Amino acid sequence: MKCDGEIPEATLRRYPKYLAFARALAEQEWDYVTSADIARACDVTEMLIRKDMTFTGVTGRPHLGYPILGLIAALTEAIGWDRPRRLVIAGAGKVSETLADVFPFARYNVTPTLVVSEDPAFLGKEIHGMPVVSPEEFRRRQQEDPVSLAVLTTGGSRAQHVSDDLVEHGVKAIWNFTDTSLTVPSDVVVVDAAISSDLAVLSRCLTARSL
Amino acid sequence: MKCDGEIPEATLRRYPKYLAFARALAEQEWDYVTSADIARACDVTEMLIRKDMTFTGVTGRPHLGYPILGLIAALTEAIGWDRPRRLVIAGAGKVSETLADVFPFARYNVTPTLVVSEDPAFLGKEIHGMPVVSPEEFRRRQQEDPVSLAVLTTGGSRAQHVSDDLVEHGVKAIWNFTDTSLTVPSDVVVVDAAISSDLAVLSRCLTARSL
DNA sequence: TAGATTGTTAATCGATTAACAATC
DNA sequence: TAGATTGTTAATCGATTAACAATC
Repeated sequence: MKCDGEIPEATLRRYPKYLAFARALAEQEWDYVTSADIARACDVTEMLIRKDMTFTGVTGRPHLGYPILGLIAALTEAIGWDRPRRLVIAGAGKVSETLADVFPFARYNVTPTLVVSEDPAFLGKEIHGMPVVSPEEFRRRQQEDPVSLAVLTTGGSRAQHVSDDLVEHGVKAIWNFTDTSLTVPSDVVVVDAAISSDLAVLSRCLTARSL
Repeated sequence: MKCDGEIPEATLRRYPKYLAFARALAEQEWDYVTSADIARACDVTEMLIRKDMTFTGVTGRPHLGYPILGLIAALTEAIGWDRPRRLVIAGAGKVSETLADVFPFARYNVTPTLVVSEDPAFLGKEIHGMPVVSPEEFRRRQQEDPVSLAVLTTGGSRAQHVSDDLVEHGVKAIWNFTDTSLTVPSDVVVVDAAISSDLAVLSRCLTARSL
């Protein structure tokens, strides 16, 4: 799915950084922040900050900058983090556990509720307070009260199969931590964590500098 | 550092996907693959495949496509994964451990050799066969035989401090898994894992579709 | 040979930057 | 008021797509 919210994806991807900075300032009880300050903290140009802000509807004041609380509200809403969401974790391995343990889901209004696993060894156990359930149990719960967001953390070989299963049971957005490219219907979004791309950029830079 | 290897970053970030697909075909002992096939598997246009390939120097054959082994070699070299590299992990928490456990570093010719931690509770222990050492011990080792690539997995509050330390001891490329924007000298590259940007894209898409 | 497929050049599109007018 | 800062419009830049020539 090419997900045409009117905000460019490049812009959207920068919002979490702006938001984190604004939140840090709010904690220090600042009232306003200028585009120049945000730019410095987030390592982009100040023109880009102002351009990006136009999509949120927040309006700054000459001389003062952007009102921090207004900024936080506007960014949070633009991203869609104003409404609470539940999340299903598919796969009961280390990645699931670490994600549930260290990723600050609460900060983004996201609540992981369930781990789905095909491995009988995990069934009935808990991961960070979440029950680990079978695909059948997952189907049952989805019929009652569907969750639309899932993280996929299985091994690459089962990724497509598990993804099909999630989609069949009503999941509409998949965060893919596997190294497999998923094929999904056009009304489902997949975002790849793509961490090997990060490593590619680093390796290339080092190589370019003969390191 | 704006790292001007002559390959556009957007292109470079797609290479790992192409490479994974080519490796899968090589295992099935295929000899050639067309741009149309790669495009389908990696979910991009076939024109883009051919454009991207021009930067690797690999040359395809009309009627047949690209020779798979040549493609793998060319992509591997373009990314810089042909030369072996060592990696230091800064931070001894769950993220480090999971990364060391599940990320297929060997596939990219990268060997994690060491965990650096300021937490005395971890010193002298091992994580996945790697010794956990103090910053002082790290400094000593860097003087002898420097490693240029590091992963940063500490908590956000210590991130800048630990990053300064890495840079001071000769690290030239940092893969930043914290949610803090790092400030580094211009000869050091930082790549942010930026997983909250992924979540922003998913949240926005769901919101745009009222889910 | 004809046809499939690559590789290259030009056109389009989108995102960033620059210039400057508006505003408090 | 003057000056700092936003917001908007135009220019630039880079990446993707389209068109088509080259090749086996």
